[in-house]
Amino acid sequence: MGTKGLSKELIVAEAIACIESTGQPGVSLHELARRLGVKTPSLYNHIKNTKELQYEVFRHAIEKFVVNQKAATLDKRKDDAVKAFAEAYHTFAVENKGLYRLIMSIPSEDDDRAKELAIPLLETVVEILSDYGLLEETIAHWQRVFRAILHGFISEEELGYFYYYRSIDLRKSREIAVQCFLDGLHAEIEKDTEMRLGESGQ
Amino acid sequence: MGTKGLSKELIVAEAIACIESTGQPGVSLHELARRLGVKTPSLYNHIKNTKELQYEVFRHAIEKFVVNQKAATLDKRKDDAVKAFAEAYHTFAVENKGLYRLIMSIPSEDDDRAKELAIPLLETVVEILSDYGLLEETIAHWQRVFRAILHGFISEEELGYFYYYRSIDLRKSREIAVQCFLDGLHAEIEKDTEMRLGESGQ
DNA sequence: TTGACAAACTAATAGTATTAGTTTTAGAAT
DNA sequence: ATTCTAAAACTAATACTATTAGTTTGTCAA
Repeated sequence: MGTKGLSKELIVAEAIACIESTGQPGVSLHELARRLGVKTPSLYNHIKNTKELQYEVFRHAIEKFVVNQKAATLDKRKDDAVKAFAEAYHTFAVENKGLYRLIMSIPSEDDDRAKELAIPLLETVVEILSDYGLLEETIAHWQRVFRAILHGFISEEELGYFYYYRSIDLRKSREIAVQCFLDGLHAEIEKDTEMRLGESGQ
Repeated sequence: MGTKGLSKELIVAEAIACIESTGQPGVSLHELARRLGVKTPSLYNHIKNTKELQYEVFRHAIEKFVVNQKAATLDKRKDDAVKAFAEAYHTFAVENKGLYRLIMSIPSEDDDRAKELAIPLLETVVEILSDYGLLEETIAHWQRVFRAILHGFISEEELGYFYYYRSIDLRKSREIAVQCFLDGLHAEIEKDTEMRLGESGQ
């Protein structure tokens, strides 16, 4: 047996540490091996390739993200939950830049496995929206809208596209966006209710 | 003089063609040289490095994007302009995947030059929102909200995060988002107007 | 104590970007 | 017409990436 006690878990842990400290969504195997005190090809005794490593780190990132979101919204309902979720989402993305960037870089085509892992990410939002008593389809739409707003904000922010009008408070922009979403959702609920009443009244 | 008549313009044009055909946000110099019938290092007689090449392609992408947006909204005002812009934005991103991905990958830190180029991207939105007669600051906020929604949508769509609930119409989700934005904007206008009346009445 | 297997290694390939230094050659000047 | 120059191509090399093949080493179990 080799003497350095390397393992998949150790490699993944080191990769996560690297990503967290650099804010980049990945690490090179060379750098990883250097940190672990082995030569690069030795890593291949424990991992299949960079894709598998990325998958493992991705799994960790998703889990951390979801746990964070659930904790932030556990004791909250409706608007309070939505607001808390938005806040937690933003904070996580800023504080875990590398992991968030990784989450937001799963390639669309390949990696059906990665897509599986991402499901809980949606479920958290769906659970919150379920409290409003909307139709399944309506929830699906508004969940998309909500997530698009949250990711769009982070994305434009990190990319520097909110760099313009620097003096204007970013947090306020975000709060406006979330309130805009909530107002739209409330209007939808009214429409939805009216429609149901109309249907039952026919 | 070398005989192949290579030039910066030719290289950039080929890079753009590559990016458009592959949908990737970049090309390798090797691939580029191969297509142009020269050896890789020859490219360095015309470009400084990949960063400069990327900058040039980025410039083209921004310009194409902006021209497209302006054309789509030229004869429209207020809500019509907003809706047309949203539609044009989405269509461009889907039809010019590679260029859009490039636009949405300028790194935040470096590349202040690239940031300069991106200004017209904001101006188009600001111009449209200016028609509503809002305060400068309010426009800045809502321009951020609008752009976040548009990019968020494209981004989640391309990433496959809207892959779930496949059966539910994506276009409708997008229309809901845009309408949600418009409703929020209209509410803001009312608030804004009330505030001004209140101020002048004091 | 020996033999097998896991885990490390070395050496090599192939793909990125990039630099240094050399050759070619078109076109201007003599 | 010949020669000179400078741009534009080249070759060769370095330094990164990931990855594979094949070899050695060391521990544990028979």
